[in-house]
Amino acid sequence: MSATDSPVSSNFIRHIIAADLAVNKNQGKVATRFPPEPNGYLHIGHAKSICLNFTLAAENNGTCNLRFDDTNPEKESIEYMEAIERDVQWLGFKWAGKYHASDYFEQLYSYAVQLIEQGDAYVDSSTPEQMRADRGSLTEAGKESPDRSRSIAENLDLFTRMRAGEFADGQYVLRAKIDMASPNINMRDPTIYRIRRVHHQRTGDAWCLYPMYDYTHCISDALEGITHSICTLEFEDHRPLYDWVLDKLQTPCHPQQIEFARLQLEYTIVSKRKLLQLVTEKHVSGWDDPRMPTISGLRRAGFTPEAIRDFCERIGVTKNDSWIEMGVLENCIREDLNERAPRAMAVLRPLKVVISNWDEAKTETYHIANHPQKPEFGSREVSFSKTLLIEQDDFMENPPKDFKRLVAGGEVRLRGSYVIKCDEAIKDAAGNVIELHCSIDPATLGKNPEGRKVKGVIHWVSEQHSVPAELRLYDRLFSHPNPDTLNNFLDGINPNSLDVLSDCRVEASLLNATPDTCYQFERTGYFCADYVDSTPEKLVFNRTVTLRDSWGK
RNA sequence: UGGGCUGUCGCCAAGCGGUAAGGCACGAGGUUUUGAUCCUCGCAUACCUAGGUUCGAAUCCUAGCAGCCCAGCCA
Repeated sequence: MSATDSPVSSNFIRHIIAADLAVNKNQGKVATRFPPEPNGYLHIGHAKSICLNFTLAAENNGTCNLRFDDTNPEKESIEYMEAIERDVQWLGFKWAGKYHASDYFEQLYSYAVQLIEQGDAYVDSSTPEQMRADRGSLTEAGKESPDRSRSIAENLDLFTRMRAGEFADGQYVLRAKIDMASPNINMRDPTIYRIRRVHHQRTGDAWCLYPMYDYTHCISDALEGITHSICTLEFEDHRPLYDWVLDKLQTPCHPQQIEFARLQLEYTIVSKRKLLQLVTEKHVSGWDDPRMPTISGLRRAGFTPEAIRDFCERIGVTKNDSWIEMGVLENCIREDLNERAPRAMAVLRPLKVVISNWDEAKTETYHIANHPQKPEFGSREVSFSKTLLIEQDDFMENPPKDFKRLVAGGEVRLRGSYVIKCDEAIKDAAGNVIELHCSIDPATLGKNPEGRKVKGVIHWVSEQHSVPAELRLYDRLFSHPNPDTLNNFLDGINPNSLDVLSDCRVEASLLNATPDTCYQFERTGYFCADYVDSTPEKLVFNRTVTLRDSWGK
């Protein structure tokens, strides 16, 4: 709904594709790919890329592949691959084909041999330190390695033996022979193969030689017939290398690399290294902690795929270095959930209310609408009895002037029920209000009282008809708008990012709540049953987002 | 200070030589048995700056200024 209904505005990539289609470039085909490295969980920044690639393809009757960029087995794992597939599917996308860079290892190797034969690559024995020194600086040209002039025959022999495992890790690398004086450092004879005896999650121990990203990515794109290879801005400087490799080789096609600005969201981080650190150091409960900006964290918090897709469409696609306010994401989920979430009543911090003019044994049951604007949502039964529970915050002894809830001697509407009047506040020895004695106006069920106006409406549950629940109130993980700018990003962590309320009472209809359904607990926020911890015996709800509150207390 | 890229409302963002879309935020009203939702209205004589070309410039030219990215055998 929200994802497909939101106005689609143009962006520079849509323009490029439209222009290409207009001149029948690539035979009018559009083929994209989403190329994650399986070294962590997908986050909201990936969602932007996923939505971009998949929708661009879909809009143009094209295809979008899922391709794992698994060229660095040291950091990658099957667990991450499975999580990535799950998250992409959950977001609502279907890939045309699922591939791995490792599927192309053999072809990549042949192409490398070809480069050597053409005199476009050489085996270098420089140490990493030496290579760094020889690379020059931003303002000075680099120095050529002595090995740069090695004969083709010798390069071929050495490269064959590198693959055969005759050398130690790091002893040799294969380098593209380009230009050590290039103003673009990526063109100063970049390494394209390194020796690394690491077990690969898919190819096992078949290889001790692994290709580098720059060399692998462009060829993988070409082999898959990708037309538009969309990536983030930091790869802009790599485009000449992308094109150089494909120009040197006879690949099936030469995709066009297009770069866009990665998502930057206030009060969060999306560095995989830092997200991993949050997990391993237990600052959060896991990759799917509801405070994590990961797709799985957002899902567990109660976000919907539609809201995330809507968000990705709203923030746009440009090359600008921009920061998105959290409010934009929050607005997307509120807007979606306002439409689809059934309403219910939950009391977070209960305060006992005894109705003095109500019989102990009497119970009344009402049908309350599940959605105020959508009758098709139906209704559920809510019981009323002598002892009720309301929110502690909804009663004040010394209220500010504009307080429109319950006060001593005042009246308030119980949502879906009677208007009650507070006759007396009972306190404990310390002076805390522990119970209220109230009386109902029997003439106010389903109609307004005569001769006076009752402004306030509060939520409530019947003590004996409600059930206990734990509510986890999540807030943003960081209190600093840009934790990355801190010396230690952990210093930006919000110490109050989680408030666990274990003595909440919710209406009995919530007993069969499942994580698939997000509820609006009226006047408090949107909540979703926790898929890990919630059971009928012990209900646990996660707060997705609060309701907008213009009272600003 | 080499190379690449970017500068339109508080935050995003359309615009592509014909006289500043839209969203979020914010402000003012209205409806409401959620201080929610919904509705109405308001919100850039102005497009980083300075010159220039033009009948006409955010859009073209020139010169500045500011910010981001790059020196992994990471992606």
